[in-house]
Amino acid sequence: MRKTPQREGILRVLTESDRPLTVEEIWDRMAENRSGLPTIYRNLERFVQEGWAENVLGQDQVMRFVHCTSKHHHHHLQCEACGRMVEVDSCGVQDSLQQLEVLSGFRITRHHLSLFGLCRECQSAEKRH
Amino acid sequence: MRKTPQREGILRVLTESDRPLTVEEIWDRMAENRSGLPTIYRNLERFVQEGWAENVLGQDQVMRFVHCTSKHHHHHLQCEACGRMVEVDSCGVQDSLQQLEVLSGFRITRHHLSLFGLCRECQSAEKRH
DNA sequence: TTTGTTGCAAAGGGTTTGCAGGAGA
DNA sequence: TCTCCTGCAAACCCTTTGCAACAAA
Repeated sequence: MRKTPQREGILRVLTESDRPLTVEEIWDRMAENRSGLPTIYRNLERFVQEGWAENVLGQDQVMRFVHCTSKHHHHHLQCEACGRMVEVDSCGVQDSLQQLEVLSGFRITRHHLSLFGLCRECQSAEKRH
Repeated sequence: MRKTPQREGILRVLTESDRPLTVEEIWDRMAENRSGLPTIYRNLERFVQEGWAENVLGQDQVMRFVHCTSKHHHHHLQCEACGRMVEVDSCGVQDSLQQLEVLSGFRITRHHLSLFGLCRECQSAEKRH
């Protein structure tokens, strides 16, 4: 894949964000070197294919994109108060899936786990008031 | 919520299906008493709110809807060969989340697990050829 | 020079909305 | 009767596409 300023810009914006971004938010943050929306769509598609990013559909039914630090199997944990999202590289689900394989008769090959909660900071803020 | 033939039709189609359906597929299967697409959209939204159905975005980026047998916490397991989807009522994830809470500092309040694999029948079919 | 990439404008298409008529309760 | 619901058509808006110009290698 060729190195272009547009691609570098999109990846930079994703990397610098601590939360998933919509296409328009990405576009907004590419202050200099702002590219057209079609370019952002086209590249995000590539990035997802390559495992550099992931798309998540929020409860508001809006599609957002996150940069993936790890290309390997991982999950995302998002704070429901501040919106921050962190990557979880340890997957503790594997064991319980073996039981489920016996129970269901399926051979399980793949899974996605989406986690939501309150981050440390928002827990403290909650206690204070 | 009022009982209307349209609502009964949509719920019937969802209940009779062993896999998630697109809005158009639901519309197709409402042979008699076929309602307008806006009606289907409006009611699916209600059904999801009420916990009678769930929407899932496939890898093909198409939105589909599944009937939920259980209104309580559950997951879905789909066969990647035949497309059939079953509901999983036992959730073995809870334990491993406690470890993750310590690790991450988050208090985890909610999670979604999407499972994919091969059902018993498709495993057999795989072996035969 | 070759080939992949971008920008623009336009098309596409799934989803939503407004409003009048209809039907549950 | 009083709401809520449906149907229709049109509007919406996010996303994709076609094509010519451009730039990476």
